[in-house]
Amino acid sequence: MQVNILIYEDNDNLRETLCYMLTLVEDHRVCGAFRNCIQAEEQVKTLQPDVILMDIDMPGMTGIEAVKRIRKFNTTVQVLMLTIFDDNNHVFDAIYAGANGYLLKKSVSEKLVPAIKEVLEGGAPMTPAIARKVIGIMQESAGSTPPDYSLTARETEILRSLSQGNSYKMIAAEFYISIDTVRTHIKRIYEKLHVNSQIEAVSKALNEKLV
Amino acid sequence: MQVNILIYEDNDNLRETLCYMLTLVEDHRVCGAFRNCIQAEEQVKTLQPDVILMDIDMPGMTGIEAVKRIRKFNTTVQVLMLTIFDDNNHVFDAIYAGANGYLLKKSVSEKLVPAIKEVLEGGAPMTPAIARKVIGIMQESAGSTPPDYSLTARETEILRSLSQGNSYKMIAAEFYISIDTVRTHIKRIYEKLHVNSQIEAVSKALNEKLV
DNA sequence: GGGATAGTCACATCATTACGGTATTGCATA
DNA sequence: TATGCAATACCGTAATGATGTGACTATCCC
Repeated sequence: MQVNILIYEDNDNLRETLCYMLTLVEDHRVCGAFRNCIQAEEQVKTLQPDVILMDIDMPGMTGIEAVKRIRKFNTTVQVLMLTIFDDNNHVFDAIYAGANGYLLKKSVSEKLVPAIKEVLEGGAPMTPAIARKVIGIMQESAGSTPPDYSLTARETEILRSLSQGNSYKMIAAEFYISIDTVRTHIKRIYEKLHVNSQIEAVSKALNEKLV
Repeated sequence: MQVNILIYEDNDNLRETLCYMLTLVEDHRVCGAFRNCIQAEEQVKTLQPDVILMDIDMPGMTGIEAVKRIRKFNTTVQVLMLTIFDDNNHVFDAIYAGANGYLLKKSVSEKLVPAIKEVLEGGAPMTPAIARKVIGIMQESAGSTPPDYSLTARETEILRSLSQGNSYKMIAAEFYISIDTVRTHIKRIYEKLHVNSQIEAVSKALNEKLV
């Protein structure tokens, strides 16, 4: 089984080195190598690669933008970002764009071939430092523990239903209780959350992950 | 430099195997090994480990709950989750709880010692499949480009203000327009978003990152 | 000039929500 | 057993929101 690899890298030396390295590997074939990704969409459609090596910083269009566009019509090709940057924003953006792995150029020589293997086997090759960043980003976005407003179980359920856009009437139907009971619960929720309208309660609930 | 390791694992065989494996490694020392994590908080404070190996599924308290509690007072100890589960929820919960790495029990024998090294060097050891899951979870939560409802600039401002919990009256005051104008804008927003209440509009706006 | 679009304001009506008070039931537990 | 709390339910009033209709102004572009 032949692995078709498509390369985007504006540095001529590095691009040729990558091509050369991959010709030495059995069952690997470079089906294209370009110095920018402006025509990436057509090229991917035509060349049908299994793996794309994508530099981030290229003239004309960044690799991240290219990945976004490719992902609109192809969700199966494996994309390995190849870059000198390892700051949070680049890692974050690349993953959100749809990359499957993230290699630093300085470790390309020893990591490239195993990374291609790993990404084809359903892994997500990253350097340890990047893996830690990814986890760090997730932990940040999780937000710490939500503040405790001492809502009861019932109140929490009702707040959740309210947050999903349900009216008092719909909530009453959902929980098989009277609309007056819904009123009472919501009154207490407002007291506990120190708000006095649905919107405030819902925006507080959504922002502080209470539901 | 000695590495102090604390182990939580309810399976007696595995726990003892882990201890034995680690005694064979130079500069590694098991400073404690317990069959549940009910007293984990005190034990961590007393034993001052550098690395914790934490099983997820234990009687009394799950490893995930234990990590949450430990993280409340110690953010520097490195926690490696050790589990037979690799479904999304467990991975997700463990990371959110504050774990630094995630190993499957079936690969413990060959991966444990390198993983301890990696986590101490600031990495985040994971099996390839778990790395891919982590990235998949992030990509899901990114939710690509927000859908285009063709809101005008003014409508977007007003939707944002609404999402922050402001009433019609407050919005009118904020933008120096009459309350009837606010009504008109909100009417149009509802039409464009295909909703018919504040809550639906706000929850749609927040969920789809329109504001 | 004419048309499209965005933004503004007004009036009317009905529905829904906010908030005050009051009360009953069941459960846990001190 | 007495107390407290959660959950349930009802009433009434005032405020706010939802929706339809109509209209005026400014700007941009053909």
